[in-house]
Amino acid sequence: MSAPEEQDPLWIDAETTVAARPADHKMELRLWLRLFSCSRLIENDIRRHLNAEFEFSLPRFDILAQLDRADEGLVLGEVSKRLMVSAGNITSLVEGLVKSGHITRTTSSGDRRAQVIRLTDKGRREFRRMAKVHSDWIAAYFERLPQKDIERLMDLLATLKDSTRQSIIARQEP
Amino acid sequence: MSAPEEQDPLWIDAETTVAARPADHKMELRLWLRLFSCSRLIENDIRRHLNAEFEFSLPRFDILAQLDRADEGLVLGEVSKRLMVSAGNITSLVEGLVKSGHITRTTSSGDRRAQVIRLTDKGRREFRRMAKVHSDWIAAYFERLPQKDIERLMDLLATLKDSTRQSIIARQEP
DNA sequence: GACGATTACTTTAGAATTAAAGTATCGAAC
DNA sequence: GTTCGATACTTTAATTCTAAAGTAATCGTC
Repeated sequence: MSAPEEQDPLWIDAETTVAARPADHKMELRLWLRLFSCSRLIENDIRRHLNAEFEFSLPRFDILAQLDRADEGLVLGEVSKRLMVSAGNITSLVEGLVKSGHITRTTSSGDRRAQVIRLTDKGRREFRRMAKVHSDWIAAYFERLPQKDIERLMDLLATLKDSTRQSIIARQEP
Repeated sequence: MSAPEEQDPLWIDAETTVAARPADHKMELRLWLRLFSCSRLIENDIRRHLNAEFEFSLPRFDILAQLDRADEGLVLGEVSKRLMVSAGNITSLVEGLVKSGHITRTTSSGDRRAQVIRLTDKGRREFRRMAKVHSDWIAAYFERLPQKDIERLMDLLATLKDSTRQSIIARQEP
């Protein structure tokens, strides 16, 4: 048995359907939808596997991942910025991770407003166990892209990120 | 007054911080995080503007966008697939859009399980009003990319999407 | 050292999201 | 035409997420 060939509009999604549309910034719109659908496709798959194989949620994993790279821990605001989610969201996720014993949380010595979080031994151990498999999943998504394309994508996305940021900043200033 | 230059780790985020990590599939991981952060950056900005300028939520806008391209309406399952969100989520969003008069919802004549949704006149009018500005925002994100880069990105992301789908399908089969 | 503005976080209320279980209909095989 | 599996959607429970308002600490300036 192989792929579901009988499934009628196989792999038709938001990105695909705009193709024939006669519009203004048609190309840019298509590019955005394609970018978004790639991202969503991968994100959903990671979420599914993380849940299925480790009973761990993606947002919780993401916080551990940030902390694994930060030896001195991170203040909540940093986590919020890096993951690009709202500050209020971080508060409750952190609460959960403290309760489950994956991280510790202490008030910063220099600034009593700031809360520093760090991985516990358990947190680091469990994160690394998950990260090992996680990184294999990721590699698989890109498996069929030649190394040259990967590098080219890296460059182009870096440029896009800069361009986007500039355009966001520019709009905020009159 | 210009951009916040004193802000210390300006534009440090999840994607940036993995750069120096000595790891397995380092390149692929970086690429995924870069892709994700581009997508997130744009998505968040669109959401912000849609809320601020039209008091309309992004998921609601996304459904209208699908319907604007589908003259005969769409069954809920199609919407769910195209937007890549769960079926249960669509149910309540559709409920809200019917209540606010943007769409209609009828049982499919051929299949009494299926629900077909369509734009109302009001829905189409309001969507198009928003879409006009929306498309300008999108164009601005890509403003600083040469046309050639845009085309290259389109190609590479198409390849990536295929590669990802194949890898997802492949894992589901023994 | 006392404002006032800013920053770091929390709280609140509500929307969006998912997974999983449930309901109804369809279609195909018998 | 009955039955059984698949399909289309809904419901439920829980998590994630946001915007906006609130609290407390810090910083700069006078």
